[in-house]
Parts: sequence; C-alpha cells; structure tokens
Amino acid sequence: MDGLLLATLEDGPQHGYAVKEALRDATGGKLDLPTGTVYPALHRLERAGLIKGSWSVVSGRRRRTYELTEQGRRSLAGARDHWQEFAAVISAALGGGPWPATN
Amino acid sequence: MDGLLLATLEDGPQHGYAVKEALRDATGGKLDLPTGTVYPALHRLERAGLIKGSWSVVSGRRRRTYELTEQGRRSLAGARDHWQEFAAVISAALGGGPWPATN
DNA sequence: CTCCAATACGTAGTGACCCTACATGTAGGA
DNA sequence: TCCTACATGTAGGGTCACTACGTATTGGAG
Repeated sequence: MDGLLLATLEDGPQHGYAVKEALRDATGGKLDLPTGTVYPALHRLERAGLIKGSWSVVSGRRRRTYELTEQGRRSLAGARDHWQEFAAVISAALGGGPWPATN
Repeated sequence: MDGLLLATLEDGPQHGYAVKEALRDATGGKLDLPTGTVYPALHRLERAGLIKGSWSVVSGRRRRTYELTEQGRRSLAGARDHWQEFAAVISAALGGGPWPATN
C-alpha cells in the first residue's frame, strides 16, 4: 500500500483524491481504493515522515497536497526492492516458476 | 497465505510441521513462517473445506496430516490466477518500468 | 431553480489475520 | 542429564484495509 501511494507521488505533488484517481487509472480500474483506505494511509505516511502535506484552496475546494520527502524517496526505493523480492518468493512458493510469462 | 499452504499440499498429503519446512526450503529460507501462523491457517483452511485432516501417530509423535479437497484444488488454481493478476497490477502501479532488471 | 453527481476531505467501527509468546509432549544425541 | 529437533496447539496484541457515514463546494442536467 504505502509503496503504491509513494510511487504515485514520485512524478510530482498530488492531493489525496488525485492520488486515488491516478492509481485507478494506472491500473486500468483494477485497483480502485476507497477513500477510507487512501486518506488514513496518507495520514500514516505523513506521520511517518515519508510525505509532507500542505493545505490549499482550488476553485472553492480545500485540498491537502502531498509531496515526497527525502526519506519517502528512500522508502520508495526500498519498497520496490522489497516488492521484487517478495514477488519472487511468492511466485516460487506458489509454483509455476518465477515468471511464466506467456509460456 | 492460503494459496501458499495449498500449493505445498499439491504434491501429496503433508502434516503441518512438514508444510512449514517445505515452504521454508522452497524459498531458500526466505519464507520461514512461525508455527503460530501455520497451524491456525491450516485450521482455517480445514474449516473452509479446502483441506481435509486426519490424525496419525508416527514414531511416537502425533501428526495431523492434511490433503487437498476438490474444492481446495479449485481454490489453488484461483489463487494462482489471482496472484498473477495481483502481481501484474502492483508491478504496474509501483512503476519503474515493466522490468528494470539491474539498471 | 432544484437536484444530483463529482470533487474533496475526514472519522468510527469492524473484521481479518499474522505474529509473539507461551504451553504440552516425544525422540534422540551430547 | 540436558538440549535440540520434532509436532501441535491457544491466547493476546497490533496492524490495517474496508464499510459506512458525515461535511462541504462546484457545476451540470432537468
């Protein structure tokens, strides 16, 4: 989860709702997180110091815009490594080989 | 989790402790689940009807040997599909290109 | 003008579940 | 005798994603 949100913020600051939509679009609608998942997760990441938020108002709507911190960038790199490792391990244990890839 | 345990039982009946070791060996020790994870998970799978257990005694030690049910086999196939899909979605969302592979 | 959807943020409560820690007992080697 | 490996189990805690609900504005459809 955390890695996914961080990855979305990698290409520039975004507000929560935009993060949710970006994630949905990036996965062809297959990963459509509810707001009750996204917002608490962003708060968690901010408390952890991985992202930094700031309030603004755009066309009458208040927005909390987040951007990656240096620590967040490092955490994202770690999350990518960790995911690769994790996926390889699970794929191995689940059988069928690491990456069948249209055999 | 469930899929991993089911996969371990695919090649024949095993008892809980053996499942734990098989999983550890299959992943080069990278996935060494504690007994407090394995046993409750097996109980869960049995309650769900995906595996079927039976007691026996081997060299003075009592064993609960599990084997896949038909439903369990179907569930395992589904879990493999689901994992492939899931891994693809996460990999896509996590970005960094399809497969950076030692950039 | 009214109503509803989309935008945008948030919290509370629930349920699932993995893990730590502990308990029990046998077999076998140091 | 003691410790390790084998073998199973429960209890409690902490994390976390999700459902459901609440608040507020903008803008388009009817």
